[in-house]
Amino acid sequence: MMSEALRGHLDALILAVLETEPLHGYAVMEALQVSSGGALDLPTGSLYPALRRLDRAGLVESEWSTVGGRRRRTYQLTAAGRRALTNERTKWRDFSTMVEGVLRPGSAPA
Amino acid sequence: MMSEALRGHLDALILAVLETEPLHGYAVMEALQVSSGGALDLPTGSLYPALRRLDRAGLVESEWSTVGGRRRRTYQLTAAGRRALTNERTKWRDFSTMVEGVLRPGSAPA
DNA sequence: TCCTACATGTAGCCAAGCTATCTATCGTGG
DNA sequence: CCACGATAGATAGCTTGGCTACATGTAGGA
Repeated sequence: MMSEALRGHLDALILAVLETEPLHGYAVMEALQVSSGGALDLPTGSLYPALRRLDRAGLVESEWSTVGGRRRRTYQLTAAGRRALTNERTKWRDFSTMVEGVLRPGSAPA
Repeated sequence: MMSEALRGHLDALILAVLETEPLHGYAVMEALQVSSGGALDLPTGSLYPALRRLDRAGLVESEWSTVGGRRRRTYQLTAAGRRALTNERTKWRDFSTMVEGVLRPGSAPA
């Protein structure tokens, strides 16, 4: 849907929903759906690789558990993850300001 | 710099600077630098392929000329290009609203 | 029994922005 | 005179990361 646009911003979104509490993958998916007002319907083929990427980068850490017979891998932010989130928020603000400025109509010449 | 973040948004930015007047490639580059407040320093390896893409998509059309011994290819928006720009603006607004909503801190639970 | 929701994961595709490189003109400074 | 920076255009090939499609398995309801 907004596939191409998401590039480079997904990590920030995932970190953001993990900020308030640890969540397992599927719950991250649902949290993103809710907090995006239904706009973000992330396929599992995007979500799970992204989580592993964040894991490898040391921004989240995971722990396995079994709830109701189903295996869950629960992720929580590391200290580095929280720092990264702060940084991502700043980068987003800069980026969106930049786009807004260019997209705004009427830098009209003579 | 903001390389990955730009993905999927560059076309909109280019269409935007072409809205007020036709420009040749190099001038598009400069216009983007100015209207982004210096934040966007697009390499030619990004710009020229993007312009050709927009051309193939029928969103701009080009015309060759020679000014001061230098060959210029000047691009201007087509009707479809203007429609696309309007559409891109809407899509950007939706996208940024979505990201803003997810990134905003404090969807805190109990 | 079958379908849906829950839950996790991978292989391989593809688009698009980037680096590096190339060509060529013009003006300026050493 | 020559080197260099700004102007002007272009392409080959790399890389990245989100997506499609697929695979696996449990639980619960129709």
